[in-house]
Amino acid sequence: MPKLGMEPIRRAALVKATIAEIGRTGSLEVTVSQIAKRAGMSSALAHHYFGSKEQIFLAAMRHVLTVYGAEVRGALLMAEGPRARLAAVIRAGFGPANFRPEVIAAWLNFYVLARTSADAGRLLAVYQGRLRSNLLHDLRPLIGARAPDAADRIAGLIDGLYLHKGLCLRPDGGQDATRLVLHALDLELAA
Amino acid sequence: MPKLGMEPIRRAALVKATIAEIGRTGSLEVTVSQIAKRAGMSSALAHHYFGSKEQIFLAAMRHVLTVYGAEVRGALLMAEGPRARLAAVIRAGFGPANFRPEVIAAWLNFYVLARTSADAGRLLAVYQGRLRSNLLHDLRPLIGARAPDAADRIAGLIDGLYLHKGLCLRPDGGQDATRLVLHALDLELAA
DNA sequence: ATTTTTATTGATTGACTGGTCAATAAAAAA
DNA sequence: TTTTTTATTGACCAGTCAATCAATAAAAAT
Repeated sequence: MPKLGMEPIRRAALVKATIAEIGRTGSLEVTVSQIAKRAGMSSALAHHYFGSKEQIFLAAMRHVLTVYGAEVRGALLMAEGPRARLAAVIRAGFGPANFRPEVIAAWLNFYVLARTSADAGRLLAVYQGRLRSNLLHDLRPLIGARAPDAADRIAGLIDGLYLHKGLCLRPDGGQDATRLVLHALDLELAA
Repeated sequence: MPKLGMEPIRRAALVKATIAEIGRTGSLEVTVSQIAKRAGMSSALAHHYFGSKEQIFLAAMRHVLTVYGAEVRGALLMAEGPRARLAAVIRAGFGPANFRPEVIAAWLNFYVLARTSADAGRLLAVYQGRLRSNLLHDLRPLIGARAPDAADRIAGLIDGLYLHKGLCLRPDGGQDATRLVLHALDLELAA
């Protein structure tokens, strides 16, 4: 019954299942069999398409980063002026797509994976660099030389609140975090 | 050659070895054998004293939290006035004891463990509650009703920068983070 | 019609791991 | 001196898991 052109479908299903399984267990202690089962195929097929478990994880991480990146770009398009752009970046970080429990779990575990796997580390560095660069770009016209430190603080606050809200799975989550960071931005700009 | 009274010595050695091994591998994927070997004993003895791998991890987590708590209390003793006490809490969080690479790795992985193990979750909640309570206590006399939000931000910033500095293992680490958070505190107080 | 390519899985393997246990030895208690 | 308690380990067990592979089947190419 082999239909042709299954590869992209299978890969997407595996990526989705990987994130779901990480969310379910809350850790990277997920077996390829569990992932494959949720994706509706045998573990052998998962290995056939991805080669190894680490490659499956990396593909899932890339997917999360891609979604996040697209969300930021989309939000930036509709923002005029540095201040609005900064708010857009902040809002995107805590947007509903990134704040689903399973995506939070994935992020948290990718942080850990980044310490082990060089590929994961590079991927995470891309995210961190892009976030900081986005913030810096729009902070500079507003506060000039104080921008670099402010960018570090805002970025750190985003990551820290994401971690915090992600751990004590409150339902409000993203909204409260967004409010707190936007206020922090006001403080930076008013100084 | 069994010398009596080995239990506390062995337990301490295992806790120390656990943190070291987590630091070495950068993850919780550490075998009891590896820990026991580093602590200079057989894995059977590690099981004899701790019963299970999870109990070993929890003991290590308790140790990290105890050291951190002692450091905060010590710093608070020498601080006069709310402002100085806040600075002391911030400095303690990024103190050299908490900023050794292996301790950072332990913290990061305990965050993950907290999502799986109820005991670990409780332990982490204790830390988070204590940090927030410390901040709140000394922020209130300075900024009154704005204190709760400010405490959330400072706490989030501490966690976020700890995460960030912990990942891109820069040597300066703690000092830069301390400076950034102290500046954030100034912004909160000046608002 | 035959060959090749793609899709798919059950069975298997080889390595690893947490945990148990019997056995050993020395100190302490009786 | 005998017994009990504490310390300690090598061997072992039962289970898990990533990865491989041979086998099967259908579509595509020849």
